[in-house]
Amino acid sequence: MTRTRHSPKGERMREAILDAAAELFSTRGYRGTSVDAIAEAAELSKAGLLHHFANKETLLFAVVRERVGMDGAEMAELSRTDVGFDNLERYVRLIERRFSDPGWVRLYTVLLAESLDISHPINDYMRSRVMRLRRVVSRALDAGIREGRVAADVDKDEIAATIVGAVDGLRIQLLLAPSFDAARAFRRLVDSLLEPVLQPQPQLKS
Amino acid sequence: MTRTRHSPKGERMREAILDAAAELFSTRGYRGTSVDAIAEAAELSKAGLLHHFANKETLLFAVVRERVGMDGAEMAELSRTDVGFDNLERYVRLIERRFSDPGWVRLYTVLLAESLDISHPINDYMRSRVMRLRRVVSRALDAGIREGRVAADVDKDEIAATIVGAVDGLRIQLLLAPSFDAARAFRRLVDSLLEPVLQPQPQLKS
DNA sequence: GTCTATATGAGGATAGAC
DNA sequence: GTCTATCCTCATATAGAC
Repeated sequence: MTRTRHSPKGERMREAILDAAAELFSTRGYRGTSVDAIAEAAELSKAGLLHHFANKETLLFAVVRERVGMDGAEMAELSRTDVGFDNLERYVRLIERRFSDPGWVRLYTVLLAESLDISHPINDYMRSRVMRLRRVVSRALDAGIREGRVAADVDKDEIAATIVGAVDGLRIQLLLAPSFDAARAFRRLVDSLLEPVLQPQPQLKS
Repeated sequence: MTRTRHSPKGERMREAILDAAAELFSTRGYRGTSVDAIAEAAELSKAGLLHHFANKETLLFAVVRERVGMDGAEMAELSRTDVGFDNLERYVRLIERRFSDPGWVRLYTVLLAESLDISHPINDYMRSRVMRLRRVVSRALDAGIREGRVAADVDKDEIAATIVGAVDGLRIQLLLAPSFDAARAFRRLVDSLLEPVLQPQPQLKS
């Protein structure tokens, strides 16, 4: 934490700017939003805004960190290497929870989408994040094999790419027309994909 | 066709511009690409380019029409209303074919992604295209129910959104790390999703 | 059909007062 | 911490010659 101390007033303004930026980014994208527009929404001048965030890109990174929350404790927990097959269920639950927050869905989806352009400031960041998620799923499947719950010849990478991709795809569909239950659709998709590769488990006597 | 006649030379230049624009849009996006950059890639001046396409947006629409080819005969065929359950298979095959063209995948994916921003020129266009695809799948499932091949209580809209979303999601994964067979992954996903809702068919004597 | 030159505007960022 | 004023760069688009 290299940031300097802030007065309560400055801190409040900082939060207001982050809120305004998140809101505008989530509808018009980073590139489609001017610093001026964010300043206006936060009810201060452009120069005033730039007192809190040195430039537009710094503001983007702050939004990613503090509003999208992509490096939070949850992600760290998921990414651990010493996890079992159950970690997949933990991932699915996290996704289900996030599907229920329309504002978050919109912000994340628009930023991810925009970032596919290789000249976008968060292109690298988003790519490595997605790769990390694919590893999370792949690793959980690996654990499943070791635990005897998943068939050993399963194509881990393909299933991981499918599941992680499906999350992004469902988010896009949710954005374009939220006329279905995305959390349920996702749960069904994961269950359907895994059904053929799950090994029957010995039942414990109750 | 309201376009005026073109000389062979002009026609060739027009195509070169479209190629250059498609290539640049597919990596840096529409917004990330300047008219100047396209002109340079097509080896003529900015003003020369604007002789062929009145403005940047016109060029974008031309690329969508003539390079992404989203209103071609294939889409028209798929969108017919008098189709059977087999139309789903036709859709899956079309997707598989397109997954095998990396340039096309990149162009379509970046443009779709970018277009989620409501201020983007093709936002409306892309939204209605995706909705049309969801209807195509949903309608095929409907036909499947009528034909007795699909369980009547299936959630058509949810499955349609899942399948169409999965295509977008897999394309994104393919773009970020093409370390898996997207066509096979998609086929597997569709099969897995449908498996529980397909009705056993009476076998014909051979 | 293609060029050079230029108009016009938007947007990011800085200087310096209060 | 916030403002007004200004600078500067970039990008779209136009004018007019060849």
